[in-house]
Amino acid sequence: MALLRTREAVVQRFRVVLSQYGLTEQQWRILRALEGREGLEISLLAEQCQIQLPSMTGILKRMESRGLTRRKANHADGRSILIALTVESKALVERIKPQIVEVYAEIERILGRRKLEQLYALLEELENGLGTASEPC
Amino acid sequence: MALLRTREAVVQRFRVVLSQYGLTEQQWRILRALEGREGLEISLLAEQCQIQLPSMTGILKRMESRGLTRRKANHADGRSILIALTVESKALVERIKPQIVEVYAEIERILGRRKLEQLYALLEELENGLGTASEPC
DNA sequence: CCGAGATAGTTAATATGTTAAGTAAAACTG
DNA sequence: CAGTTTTACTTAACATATTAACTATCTCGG
Repeated sequence: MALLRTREAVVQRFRVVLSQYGLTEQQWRILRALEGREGLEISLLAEQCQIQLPSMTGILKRMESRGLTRRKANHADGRSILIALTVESKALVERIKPQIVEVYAEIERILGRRKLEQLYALLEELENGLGTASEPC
Repeated sequence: MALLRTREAVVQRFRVVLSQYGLTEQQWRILRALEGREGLEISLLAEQCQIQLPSMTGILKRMESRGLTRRKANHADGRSILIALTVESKALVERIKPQIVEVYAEIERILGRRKLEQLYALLEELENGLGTASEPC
């Protein structure tokens, strides 16, 4: 519950920025993950953005219809598809990024750098502990 | 993202238990919040469970149809409705609780009590900082 | 080269999340 | 006390999450 509440509070800050551009947090995560790359497979994109594959299908469909992403064939593997930014979405990312950076800065102001790093470390430790333990199947 | 990933890892542990009983995490949060009380208003329930009111409508509808919760009129205020457990759901909570307690114990084993308390403190500090700051409307 | 099994994505069905708008009962105000 | 505002919920519309099943490729051992 503590994780849930805190994450909600954090995400809310991002949402007030992103909703001005009609973007959801998930869509923003995808844009950021694609930034600076020429094309990323959907499964890798999903993994980096912590979005499940079935959700990706719908999200990408909406993003493509808005011209935020485009598909490129992956000649090396006919199963997978490469997703990339468009000219417009590259510009959009550049426009939004400063405001997002400001939100991160606000978070760092609230906790201070040391506590923030401490928090990251604790979260990672817990995640790793849960990820490995008691799944010996 | 760190918050998201860690929360996902934690929730996953609860889900493997709850799904055996056909419960979602949200439904479990509601059951726990109602435990030991004679009736709670939907808005208070929503607040305690970190679930928005529109979601509550649907969740409660499903839970009621399964006999997990029941509605009682609030004679003090005709607008609100009191939600309470049923005989069956009280028994269900008792049956599930031990397994959930075990998950919490696992989390504490992973981090240790001190780090866990540290984590709680950091999360709360961040949440409070975000909750108050820069909303001077 | 072939067929079993592994991969990458999509589809489907159900449950929530998120915002905005609508409804009915209270509380407030002039 | 009528009119306005607030409060507690519900409805509606759209976006995701979750799990399982399905399709098209790929990989590999034989």
